[in-house]
Amino acid sequence: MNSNSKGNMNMYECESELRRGPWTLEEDNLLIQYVSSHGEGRWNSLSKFAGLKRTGKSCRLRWLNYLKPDIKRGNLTPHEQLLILELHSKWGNRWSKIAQHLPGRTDNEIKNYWRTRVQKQARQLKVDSNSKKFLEAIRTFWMPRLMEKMEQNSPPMSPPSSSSAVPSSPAISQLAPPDSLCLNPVKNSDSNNILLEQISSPSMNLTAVKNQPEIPIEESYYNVGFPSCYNDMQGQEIFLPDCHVAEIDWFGEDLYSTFWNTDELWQFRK
DNA sequence: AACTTTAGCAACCGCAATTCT
DNA sequence: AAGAATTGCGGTTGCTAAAGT
Repeated sequence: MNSNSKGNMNMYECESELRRGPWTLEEDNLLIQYVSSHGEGRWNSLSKFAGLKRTGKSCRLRWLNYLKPDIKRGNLTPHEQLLILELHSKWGNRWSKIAQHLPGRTDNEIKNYWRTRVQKQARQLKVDSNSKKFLEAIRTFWMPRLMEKMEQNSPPMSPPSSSSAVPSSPAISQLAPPDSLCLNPVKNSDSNNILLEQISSPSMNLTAVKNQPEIPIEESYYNVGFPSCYNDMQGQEIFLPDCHVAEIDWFGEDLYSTFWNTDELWQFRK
């Protein structure tokens, strides 16, 4: 469909000479220079005065999603994945709201993550990604595993020296399984090494609280409560499930193709 | 090796909300 | 107050590279 070679005008250009499609290095530089000297905002006039043949909308998007200095690159950490799963369960497709809790990540990136990674799992399970069944599968299999991996890779806690010290977190795998959610262990591979490479958040601040009484989440998108609690990257409390960790190879080579053993999840489709 | 399919992601679109004139 | 301009959001598209056949 690339029509760059077709005549003088390709599909990304129109009569008014507005450019569309991928940004060039020159365009990026123009935008960066202009924003650094004039600041963000007034995107339509910005594009005009910066000499960019782009719509203001396009400039804004390019800046916010790609050029802004504090944009994070690379894979989402388990902590970030966990936050996305949790916050999506509360707010649904409120991508920008979710992104506010993940500094450096854009709503577009989170949306893409959800569509390409999470919804894929739902498709494989043949369940609706917005269904309670799918949410329960996430809650039972995926989130506890992410929490466990976060714990395994978080730096050792120093002994509490003051009353404001963060409480040490229990091993999630030691938490008592809910009666209906205990699973048979599945062989674990050497996939932890892969995960270790993915964890890059030194600010990870997991403070899972064992035996915390169940606290309902206001405005819960699925109306499902998460009893345990930890802090997001801005210190805000987030509640998570207190449930058993199945020994599923969540982080193997096929991390992004199959998060769980479909056979074991069959129960969620019943 | 060539072709097809899939995954990931950047960018676009339409619409709604907000701000400006 | 009203219309225009701008900004923000969520859904969707299409390109590219990787994986599969």
